[in-house]
Amino acid sequence: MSADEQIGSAREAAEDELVVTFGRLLGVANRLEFLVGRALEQECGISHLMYEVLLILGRAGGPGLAMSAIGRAQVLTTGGVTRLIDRMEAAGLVERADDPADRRGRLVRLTPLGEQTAVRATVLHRDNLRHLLADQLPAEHWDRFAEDLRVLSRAVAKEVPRLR
Amino acid sequence: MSADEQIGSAREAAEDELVVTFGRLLGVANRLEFLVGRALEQECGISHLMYEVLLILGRAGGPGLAMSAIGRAQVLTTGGVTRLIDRMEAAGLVERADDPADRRGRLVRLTPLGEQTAVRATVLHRDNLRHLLADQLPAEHWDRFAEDLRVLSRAVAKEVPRLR
DNA sequence: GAACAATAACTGAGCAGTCAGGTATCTGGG
DNA sequence: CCCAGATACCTGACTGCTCAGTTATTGTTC
Repeated sequence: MSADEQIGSAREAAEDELVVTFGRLLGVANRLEFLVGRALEQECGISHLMYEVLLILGRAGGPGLAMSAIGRAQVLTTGGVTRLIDRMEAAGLVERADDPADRRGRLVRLTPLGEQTAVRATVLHRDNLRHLLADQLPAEHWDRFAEDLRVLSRAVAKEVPRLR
Repeated sequence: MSADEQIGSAREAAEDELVVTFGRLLGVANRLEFLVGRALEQECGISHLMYEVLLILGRAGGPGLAMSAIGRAQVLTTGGVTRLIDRMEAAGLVERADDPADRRGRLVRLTPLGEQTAVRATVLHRDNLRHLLADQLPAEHWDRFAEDLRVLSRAVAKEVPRLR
């Protein structure tokens, strides 16, 4: 037992393997989001959250996505989505249209500028991630890691309720 | 190729393996933080960030930790640390003392209530994490996952500058 | 088909962080 | 020794979210 693992009530309670791993998971996620978010901000003028929204809108294509779908994909309240889309619309990245199938709803879709920005941002983002991460683990570790993460992602998503 | 993987400029640019994995990493982290954060809030009256601070203060022990060390451990500006510790001090979880070795600095340490809360929160937190995660992956996957995460954590931490 | 609950999006108020700028203290070179 | 620059923390103004409450529309039940 090393010097910084001595006994202490708060200390010993904390040193649970899962708790520590979880702390690291959040730490890695926070720091990576900081790093790539800063780059996206500077090079493309968008936050990382906006980038994620550009991606899911790009995947959705067609007539667009409901606000509520965006709130479920990212973890946001409806108020948060409204304001996020407000800013993205003001920046010319997306546009809102009435949903012909439900007059309460709005459909959000990419503008040409939004699509263009998504492509530009992805190139930057991908290079950034490769530079930060690719050499840190051997390729087969990455494959396993990605697969495990996929499993976790599905499991955890089910536990999160829809936010209002 | 399935229906939702058709060609499209924003779409094809996005489907980079690393970008998708990164998105999932952040998604899992966000959702888990939401779930365990909500439980901590309800049961112990603290945010997950406060919990992390209680942990590192518990590990540090002794005369306490400088504000700047807290800002480095979590990714926070000095202003953010000041306000976070303000709230924690108001809640009686920590206390500030002058640093005898540097009259600019303050040392932050746990109060008895803070130590007690750290223990109580950890029990809850650990059980929550087990319930959410333990059965999702076989044990040896967890070991590999935790180890890879440890490597990533060290690599990424070096890239994040100190915030002001 | 009228009443009632549920749902989609929006809004005002509040809160937790950032950013930029301030003061007090420390440190190292001339 | 002293002064310039770095460092530690704090503060005012701002931002981006949440929360709770509102309106408009949809689905449901009798």
